[in-house]
Amino acid sequence: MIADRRLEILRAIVDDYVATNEPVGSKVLASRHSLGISPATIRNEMALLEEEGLISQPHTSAGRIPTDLGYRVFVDRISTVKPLSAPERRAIDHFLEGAVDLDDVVNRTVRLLAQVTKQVAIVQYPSLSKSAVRHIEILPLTPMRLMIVLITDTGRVEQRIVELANQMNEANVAKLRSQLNQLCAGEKLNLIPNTLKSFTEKFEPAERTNVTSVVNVILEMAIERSEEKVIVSGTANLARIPSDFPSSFHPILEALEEQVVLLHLLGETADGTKVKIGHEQDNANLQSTSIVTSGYGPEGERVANLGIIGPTRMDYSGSMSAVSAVARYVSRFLEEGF
Amino acid sequence: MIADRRLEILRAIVDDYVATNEPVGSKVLASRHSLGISPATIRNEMALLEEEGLISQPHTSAGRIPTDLGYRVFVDRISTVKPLSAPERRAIDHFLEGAVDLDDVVNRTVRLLAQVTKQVAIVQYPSLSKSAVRHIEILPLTPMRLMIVLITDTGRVEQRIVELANQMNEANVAKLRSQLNQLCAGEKLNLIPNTLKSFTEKFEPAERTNVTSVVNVILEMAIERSEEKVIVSGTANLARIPSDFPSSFHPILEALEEQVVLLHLLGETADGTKVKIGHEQDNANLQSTSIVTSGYGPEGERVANLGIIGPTRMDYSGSMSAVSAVARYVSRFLEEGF
DNA sequence: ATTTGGCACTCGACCGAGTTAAGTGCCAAT
DNA sequence: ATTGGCACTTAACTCGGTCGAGTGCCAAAT
Repeated sequence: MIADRRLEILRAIVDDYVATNEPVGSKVLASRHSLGISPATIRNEMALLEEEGLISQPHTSAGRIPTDLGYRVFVDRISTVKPLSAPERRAIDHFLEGAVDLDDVVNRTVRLLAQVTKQVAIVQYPSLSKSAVRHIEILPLTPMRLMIVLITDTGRVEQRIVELANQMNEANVAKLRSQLNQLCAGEKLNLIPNTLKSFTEKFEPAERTNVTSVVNVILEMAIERSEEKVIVSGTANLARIPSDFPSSFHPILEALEEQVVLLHLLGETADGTKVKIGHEQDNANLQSTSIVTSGYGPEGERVANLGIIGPTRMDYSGSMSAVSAVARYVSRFLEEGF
Repeated sequence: MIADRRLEILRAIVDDYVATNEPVGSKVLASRHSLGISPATIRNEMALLEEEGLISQPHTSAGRIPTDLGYRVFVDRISTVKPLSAPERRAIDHFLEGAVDLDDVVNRTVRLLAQVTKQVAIVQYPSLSKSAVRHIEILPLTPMRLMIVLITDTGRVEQRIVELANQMNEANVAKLRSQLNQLCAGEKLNLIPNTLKSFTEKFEPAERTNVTSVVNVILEMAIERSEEKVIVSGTANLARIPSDFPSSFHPILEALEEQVVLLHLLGETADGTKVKIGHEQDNANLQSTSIVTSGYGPEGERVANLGIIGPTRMDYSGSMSAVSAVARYVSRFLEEGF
């Protein structure tokens, strides 16, 4: 079928361009890849591919490069899962051995991902709102000041300090702690507001002010801070090949420093590996980049995303394999608990 | 005195070069700064400055630029404390209002510093080893698994999970918790190993295995993890003026991703504001950069460092003022406790 | 004894013309 | 439908020449 041959040529163009970073012409295409076809024929097909908007010429006398749309077709219809190399696999299979806490897991993950893909890696902390309370701890620091620690079943720990209006003795603190834990333990974070709605009402007016302060802080931790946190590694990879981003990467670095942008970039949490190419993505600073993301987390409930960001001219097959392999591995690790 | 005039010329060269990023010649120097002196005289003086190694010419027919040594002399003998602009001052005076925890303080600080100086900012977390234990919390997660939380008086919280060899009931956990707190509360972290040296001996063999695991984890948190943590912001500023780093900043970005490098960069904690210029500093990747650092922390005991890193061609007066102002402000904030 | 104006000299930056090489599109032949 | 051939386009490279900023040095002026 003819369309097949055209796609085959597109694949060859993408492969070559990714490898060399130079517009690829009909001649070298015919010689490097052994499609049983002459340069002239390739030229005809290329004219058609260009009409379809899948490739373009930087200038008349140059070869062709894939457009964003071309990469899209490549990703959707052509690219195959590239098996990881042995050392990559080995690295992925061991990088979490001996991780001590959630921070450690996330940090190791982001570094591994950056190292394996040679791109900028982004990992979102397992979102608070989809996880459940494991324990609430209340520590009196001074008679007028408590520290509240919230521990979730994803291993995340948040602490906050609360100033009290009135003194509160050890016994009352202990009582409050056990009551709160009885109510909240095992509860999903996003249900906490509901759970605690009428909690303060049980207290005598004298105590109520303090209890209200404490409950408010807990609600704050459960809700407001559920805006998730993101960490980035491997920014140096952006500058590895300067020609990847001809027009300075100042804007890209800027975008990478904005939590909000990154969260938006990672997008909705979902199963499977997704790719956003160049202009498909609406942040103006990042239209020369592509993003490969994948959800991760315990089976069935993906609690967060991770991914990489690199030039549109990237090795999509390899990146996708790496991203999804890492996501799978981290998920398994989180499932087993640690 | 003649030396004075020569220094005045050096200052003019530095000022001009920092402002324009172009080698400065005798003519424009004479016209822009109104030193009552002719270009020819300036040329003579410049020849001497060059002999002393304070300035150099990129090529014969170009103007002069300061050498690292030139900047050093500028910083040590010429530069004056540049008062901060009104908006800068205002920003610094308010950026910590409403900070909720230590993470928040450090994050706000690093971002502010990057924004005010327009450089890459680096802030070290208040070092664990110089702070003291405020509370140790032990939470049973399952009968065979405990979570240990260490809270320090600098507001830092570390948690770790420990697997037990044998089951341990609530009562024993509570006993252990109170004993540990009695011993450790208020103790400096670096003294903890000493404090707990013979702690396990008091326990019967049956319990000792578990207690030993717990103590080991606490020691780990107190000692091994006292390698400090550092955060960075404003890397985008590196790429703001591409010509600042002609030979790609890949190596610089790489260096900035290494915790070890950053810690070494910040150097020994100490009072006062310090400057390291270009080659004065031994990391090969960073010899085109200068670093301005300052210690911070409660009065008398500086517990950590913060600073900025930028091209050797930077506004030293401004950067130094900003760094020390921020350090002062954070110190005051930490002193008051939160 | 400095300072200064003058002057010859150096050397990168810029400009324009010419050349090269890669690549294309089209057409006639297979 | 495919292919070889050919005329055409254009960025990249090379070159010689000019320009201008800047220098060093020297002799005159203060």
